[in-house]
Amino acid sequence: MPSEQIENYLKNIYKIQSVEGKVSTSSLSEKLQISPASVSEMVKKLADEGSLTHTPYKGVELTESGKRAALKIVRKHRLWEMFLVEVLHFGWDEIDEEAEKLEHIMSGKMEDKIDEVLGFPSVDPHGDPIPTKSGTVKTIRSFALTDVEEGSTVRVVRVNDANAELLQYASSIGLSLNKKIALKQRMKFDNSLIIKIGSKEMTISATLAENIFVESV
Amino acid sequence: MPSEQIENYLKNIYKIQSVEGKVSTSSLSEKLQISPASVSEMVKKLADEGSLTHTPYKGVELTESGKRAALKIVRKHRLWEMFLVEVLHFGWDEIDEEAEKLEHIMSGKMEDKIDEVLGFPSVDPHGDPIPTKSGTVKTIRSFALTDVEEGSTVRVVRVNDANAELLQYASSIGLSLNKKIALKQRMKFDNSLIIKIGSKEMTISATLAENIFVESV
DNA sequence: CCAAGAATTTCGGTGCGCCTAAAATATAAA
DNA sequence: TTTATATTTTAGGCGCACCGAAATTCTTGG
Ligand SMILES: [Mn+2]
Ligand SMILES: [Mn+2]
Ligand SMILES: [Mn+2]
Ligand SMILES: [Mn+2]
Repeated sequence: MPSEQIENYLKNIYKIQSVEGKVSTSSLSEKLQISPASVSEMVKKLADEGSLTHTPYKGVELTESGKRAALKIVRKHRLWEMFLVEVLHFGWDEIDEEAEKLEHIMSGKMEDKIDEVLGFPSVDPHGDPIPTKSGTVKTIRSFALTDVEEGSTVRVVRVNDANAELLQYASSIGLSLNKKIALKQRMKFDNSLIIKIGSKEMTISATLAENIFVESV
Repeated sequence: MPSEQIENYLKNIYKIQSVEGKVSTSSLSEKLQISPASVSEMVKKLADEGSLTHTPYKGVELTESGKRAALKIVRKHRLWEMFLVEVLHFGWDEIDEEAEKLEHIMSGKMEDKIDEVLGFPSVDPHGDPIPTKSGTVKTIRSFALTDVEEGSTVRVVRVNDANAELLQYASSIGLSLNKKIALKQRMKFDNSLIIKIGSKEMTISATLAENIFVESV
């Protein structure tokens, strides 16, 4: 059984790998808030244990077994997030820190029970896919709200969960998962967007829109 | 914020104190499955930090602040146990290990949410009282099933949760919290009891009966 | 009362994961 | 191509909580 910290390393390597392709010591250090020196040490250890391959001074890549381990944690994290929202009625902006701890405490039995109580969900409260028990992840096809054409209507399928304040603000203006958004106008000078959710019209910044992912409808 | 291990020490000191009065290094060592040498070290540290008083070679006693900290963990443990049974449908014999981990991961907000979802329970699945947030514990008046008089009927209010196999067996014979038990006969030669639960009559050993606590009805 | 024997504490040492400072390597500007 | 700067690794060390072995202190039967 990997230690809590090793699980955090693997999960975050996986996440960086997914979005940036290459995983450097500094990017991991940044994400984990741990000094580059310590990360470098841990990376060597994980390479010895066979969870990843490390090309010194170059970067890191998960092995199959490392990836499996990472996906287990991602699954647990997202199941817990779902649980916190659905069963304990937390807001989607309040759950990350709690799930960050809980993900390391989940026996197989617990995982199954929670999965069942939730009705075997396929995405977490932010729209991120929950890997299956066997370790497959559905990729959700979507594009950023910034790329939507004027006049079209879309549905929110995912919101970047990296920033709690953003999430909090988004829900405060009625912007949540599965909501329909009509794009009225894009302002040329700052790329802000005038949108309509339900009957309410509002303006949102380009930065916010970059973090909202939608599908056509 | 005390470390996970410190929380375990404080909780177990509290529990030993409750049942045996005096808390020795060896009793703690036994309960925590940690060598006497290590326990002795930790005890010194806890004394320095003001959570307990330590008379070397004699024993240990929680200070007010230590007791408060201990009760917080007891509360969390029992709330989690309740939660595992009521919401996730675990059996009362499967929850201790999970709760042992979860008790250390519970923000104030989480504690409140769970308490609320459960309807502010006053006892855990084994009938042990859940300390209030302010740190008071209701003592439940009860006596062991071994002390019941022949012919009388009693209600189960608590079962010793120290042994999972006992709990598993108890529920397998229909013996659970709040069940009514009629004591038919006590066998002189081994103190075993012939009891009736609902319409089913059965014999239980004195050892089992010692772990079942009841009130008159 | 005293000497085993039992319980407890002290001592020296370990593994884990962290850190800062220094050394090594890579990269990019001149 | 060189050299300066940025990135990464190595070296040396720390705190926490653990251990076994040795030393200390308590207890108790003779
Ligand atoms: Mn985590
Ligand atoms: Mn999420
Ligand atoms: Mn615990
Ligand atoms: Mn219990």
